Amino acid sequence: MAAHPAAAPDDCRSRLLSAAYAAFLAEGYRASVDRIAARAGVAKQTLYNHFPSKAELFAAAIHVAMEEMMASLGDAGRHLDLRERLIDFGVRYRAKLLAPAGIGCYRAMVAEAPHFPELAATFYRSGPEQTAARLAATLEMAMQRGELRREDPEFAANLLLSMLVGHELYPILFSGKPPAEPDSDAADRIVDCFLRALAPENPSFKRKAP
Amino acid sequence: MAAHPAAAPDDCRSRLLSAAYAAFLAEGYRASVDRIAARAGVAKQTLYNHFPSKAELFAAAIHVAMEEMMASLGDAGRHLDLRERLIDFGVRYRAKLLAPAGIGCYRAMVAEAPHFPELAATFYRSGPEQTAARLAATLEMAMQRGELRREDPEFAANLLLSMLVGHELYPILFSGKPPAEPDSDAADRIVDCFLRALAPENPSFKRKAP
DNA sequence: ATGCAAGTAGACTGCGCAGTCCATTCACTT
DNA sequence: AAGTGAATGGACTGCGCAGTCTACTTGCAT
Repeated sequence: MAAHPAAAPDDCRSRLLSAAYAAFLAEGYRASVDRIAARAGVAKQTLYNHFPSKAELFAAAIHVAMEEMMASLGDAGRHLDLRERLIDFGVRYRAKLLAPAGIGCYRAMVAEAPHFPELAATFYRSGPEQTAARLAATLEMAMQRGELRREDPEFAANLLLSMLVGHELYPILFSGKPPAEPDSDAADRIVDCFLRALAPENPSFKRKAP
Repeated sequence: MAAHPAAAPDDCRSRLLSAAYAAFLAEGYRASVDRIAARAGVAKQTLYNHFPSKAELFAAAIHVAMEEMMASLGDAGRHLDLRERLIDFGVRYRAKLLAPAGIGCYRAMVAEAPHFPELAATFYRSGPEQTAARLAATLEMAMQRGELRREDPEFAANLLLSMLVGHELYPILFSGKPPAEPDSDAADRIVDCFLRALAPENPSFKRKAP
């Protein structure tokens, strides 16, 4: 009967993507294609003109989320102190992972990883693994400069990432609390703990006195 | 027609529970009641004689998993050194959480928390929250004895728990690797890092020399 | 013996949902 | 003016699954 004026030439796909993004992060893979199409203001058939199946739509939405997560995680300016660089990174890392989008993405991926093995592997490689690798490189350089004790850089990077976002996840995941924390000093405290844990063994190189 | 000799008087329920436990931890809430009943060697109607709905069966199975997880996490003997107690705890904590059952339980709960809010809250309170509270009490006592620096005990407990099981979860969750690590020394290294991070500020109380 | 509690097989209902089909309508090109 | 490509709504198929119903069987207690 009445066909809307063909809504838009090509942003149709982007509307679908953002609707799928929102729906999958909020409801997980349960989100139905009918609801996603409706949310995008688009007919179901149009959805299937752009994506061959629900699984591919899901993968596309997760890729969007991945890019969004990794976007602002590059290393900060070189002119900063190690401590300041780690804090800067820590604040951004926590902001990304603890925000609703990060939580939703994590929840969806944890739930569906067994059913989408290659998507999960991609997610892992371009997310946590890459982040850890970059951080490990930064830490290794600091070790070579004598600012940190000699230690396996991978181990150290995993340790810091764990400290930054670990046990705190549980109340958010399991008792629907939004983060609700201004949180500006958590990264500070954590990074200071990390630096003490990896302080050089030889106390002759003292860090700058307060 | 032929009815099995009424299999067993009451272990019927326990067979259902363990089948549900296995199925839900392996497949999540997707696991169908038909398959669970079949796996238990029991008719579907029998399942519904014991559990009013799939949701309640799921809750019962998760409670079993919870009890199993918390069973062996009590504090170790008082005669141990702080470091030894933390390592002992760390080894058990890691063993529980990183084992397939722990991963399955975590995956199922993360995925279904939004659909079972009160079950998720119970899980949180009797799992992560209780663990953190006990550990915080232990750490607070150590702080009062001067073995650790004065610090918010909750923060310190969360920190140690995060360090023990944090970033390591990702490869297991997202790239179907079984833990595969003998792992006996990971807890040692982590606890040593933690103790350095929270070493007393006043260096007059030295820890026992090696 | 009789009756009750509990189990069994299997058919059946109803629902939600992925994916398809179709007749129609619009926008844009030539 | 005609044609092509894309979008539309809505009906339709098929599947898997939660939960119910029925008719039957068994063990135990009295």
